[in-house]
Amino acid sequence: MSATAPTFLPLYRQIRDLILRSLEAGEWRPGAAIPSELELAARFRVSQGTVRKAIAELAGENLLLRRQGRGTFVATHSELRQQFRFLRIVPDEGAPEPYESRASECRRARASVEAARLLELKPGDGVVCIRRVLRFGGAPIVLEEITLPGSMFKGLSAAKLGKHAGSIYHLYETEFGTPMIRADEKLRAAAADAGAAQALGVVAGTPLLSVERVAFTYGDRPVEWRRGLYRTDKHYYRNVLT
Amino acid sequence: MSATAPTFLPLYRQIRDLILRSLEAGEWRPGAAIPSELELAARFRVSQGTVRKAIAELAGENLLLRRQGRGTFVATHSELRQQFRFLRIVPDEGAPEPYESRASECRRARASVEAARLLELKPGDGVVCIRRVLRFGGAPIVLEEITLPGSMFKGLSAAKLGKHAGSIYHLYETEFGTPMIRADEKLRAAAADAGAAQALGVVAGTPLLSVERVAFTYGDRPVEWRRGLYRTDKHYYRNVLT
DNA sequence: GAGTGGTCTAGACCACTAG
DNA sequence: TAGTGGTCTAGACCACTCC
Repeated sequence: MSATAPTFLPLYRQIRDLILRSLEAGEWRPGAAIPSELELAARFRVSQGTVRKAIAELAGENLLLRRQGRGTFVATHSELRQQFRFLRIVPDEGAPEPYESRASECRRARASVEAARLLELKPGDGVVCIRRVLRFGGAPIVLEEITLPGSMFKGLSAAKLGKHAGSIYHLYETEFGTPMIRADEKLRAAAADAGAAQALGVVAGTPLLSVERVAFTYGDRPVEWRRGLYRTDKHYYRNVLT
Repeated sequence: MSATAPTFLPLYRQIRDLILRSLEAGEWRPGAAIPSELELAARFRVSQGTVRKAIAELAGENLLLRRQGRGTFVATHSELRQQFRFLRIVPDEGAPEPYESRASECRRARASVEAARLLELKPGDGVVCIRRVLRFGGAPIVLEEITLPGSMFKGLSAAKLGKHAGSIYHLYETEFGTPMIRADEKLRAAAADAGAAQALGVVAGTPLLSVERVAFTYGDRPVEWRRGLYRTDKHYYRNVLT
């Protein structure tokens, strides 16, 4: 009952993989333009149409961004429009608001068995643990604990987190060369414990939305494990099913 | 600050819209094959490539399903693979399991102000209200209240719900000619009230995942409003961010 | 005006399915 | 073997951005 191996790999998919390899290798940085379609066609000795189809796939996976008349760009978390790509919380009333992040903790630790399993590390490997609160309109709405492989995030500190503007994924990609491209989330309801209640300004036992996430970089390599607790009395988690 | 009108509508998009209109009109039923690309190209007097691009868009929106060597088919909720397209609950351990639906109630009522707003009806218009429980492995996991426009679901009854095999969306499309193609969900955490606690076998106050959904048919017309309460002690709501 | 991505066509050939 | 969708090419032209 093994999965059938692909008996045929179209040319455009091979080109796609070559471009992907260049992205992984950092040949073009996030936000930068990649060569034009005609240049890539010449480089790979294929027609422009084949390159177009390869790029279209990568754009569909949000790894590239096409802009007519300007070029094709490596996806980045630096733009405001990307701010809420991975953060699906929305206020009941009004438009999505900018948030403010306050990291209360950023320490080195040893990977738990669970962290090791999810991040494909060995138990005991070094990790970075971040604890932070996201505030919307001044109010604490999200409490998060983030776990990262220590080896990939060597210089990460509370100071660096505080100094950095924009989303933490922007920090990952600019300071540590690790763009996040996909994430799996598990959502549950949970009662606030004493710590969460205090951080979010609710009474203990209040139902909170628990969002557990593993985020991946190129090659489906897991890089970040986080657990968020969301207040959902004035906000909700938006999802679109298609 | 109005949205800029599309100054240019590509041919393939016009063809897309024509095919969409045929789908809306029911020219081809869910599950049935649409004409081949060459036939459509002849009908619309465009090249096969243009039809291909139109179909590719509709397939990307999950309105059509392409199968090499066989043809292109109208999307349907009748297939098992589609069972969990709109139901994102997954057990902590093991593979997704089939579920059993028990409707405890199916009655006619007048639309509340909120139901009218969400379903684009007038307050007081006739609606159908369904209350049901979904069981996984015999255990009640999801409690749902579903509201539908009465005018579109004239013969719907508890008996019909009970007789029908498969998902309720399959019922909508086969018995009432209304395929569901998209849904917006709002997720929150909520404490179980007495009724929910009894239905799901938990103590009152237990945190439950609240899933409020509006589902749409062709033309972004809202057709279904539902609120689900999910037990998440042994299951979770799965989401993929890309 | 030069350069980019976007559209459209026509045709050849390939891979897959079914009878 | 016939018919379907899938791939690949080459070329012409369009729409958009920037200088």
